[in-house]
Amino acid sequence: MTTMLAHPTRDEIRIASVLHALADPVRLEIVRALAVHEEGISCGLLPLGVTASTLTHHVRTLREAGVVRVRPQGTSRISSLRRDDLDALFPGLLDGVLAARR
Amino acid sequence: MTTMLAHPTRDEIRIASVLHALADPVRLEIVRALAVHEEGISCGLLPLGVTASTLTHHVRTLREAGVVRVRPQGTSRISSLRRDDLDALFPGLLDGVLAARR
DNA sequence: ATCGTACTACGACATTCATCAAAGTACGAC
DNA sequence: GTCGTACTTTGATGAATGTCGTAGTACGAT
Repeated sequence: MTTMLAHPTRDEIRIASVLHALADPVRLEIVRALAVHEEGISCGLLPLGVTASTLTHHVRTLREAGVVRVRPQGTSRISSLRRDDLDALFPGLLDGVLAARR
Repeated sequence: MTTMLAHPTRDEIRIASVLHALADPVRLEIVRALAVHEEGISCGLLPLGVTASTLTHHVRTLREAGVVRVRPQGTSRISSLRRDDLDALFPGLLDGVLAARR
């Protein structure tokens, strides 16, 4: 757990990376959950049906793309949506994705 | 060239498929070009730097995801953005993607 | 210090996928 | 019909990726 937790700055976020990060069912589910919990949550609590190591991979993908921000808290990692950055860069994108009924 | 050119109906379009279709640099470029040409264009004319068979693959991916509509015209295929359907299903998504500066 | 919990790192594996080349099909022009 | 153009199909290939298990690290509680 020694890792740095690097996050891209706002101007480093690329639309292609964001779209790729969102284009996975598990990650989409994570994003949907984070959209409901503004304050952020530990993704390990979500009923996603994948192992812990797979979840780590997905959260890292979202973090490195600039979709979520992750902060350590005790033995947990609290993830939250970078809504402000995403809305500023790609206005409407996140709302459009979240509006999807399926 | 006997192919059916099947398109998903609006209610068959899935957000995961759309995001996957958009999450490729070449396909993003196609979508950007189509956004400028409301009437539709032959994608073969775009300077995309890929072979014809690769282009066929990308246009099919976009078509099957419901992002573009393709109609035969002579020996060409005219592609156009399904903006109405996408805006209805995922309001803001397309505009957000197109607003991206990089 | 020991234990349990939460997460990460490293491999391994199977699948998906972007890409191309070669051969084939459809259409228009001549 | 013949030719050329535009696109598709098939097969191959290498890279990326989602998944897991195992082992390891960090932190809190006892």
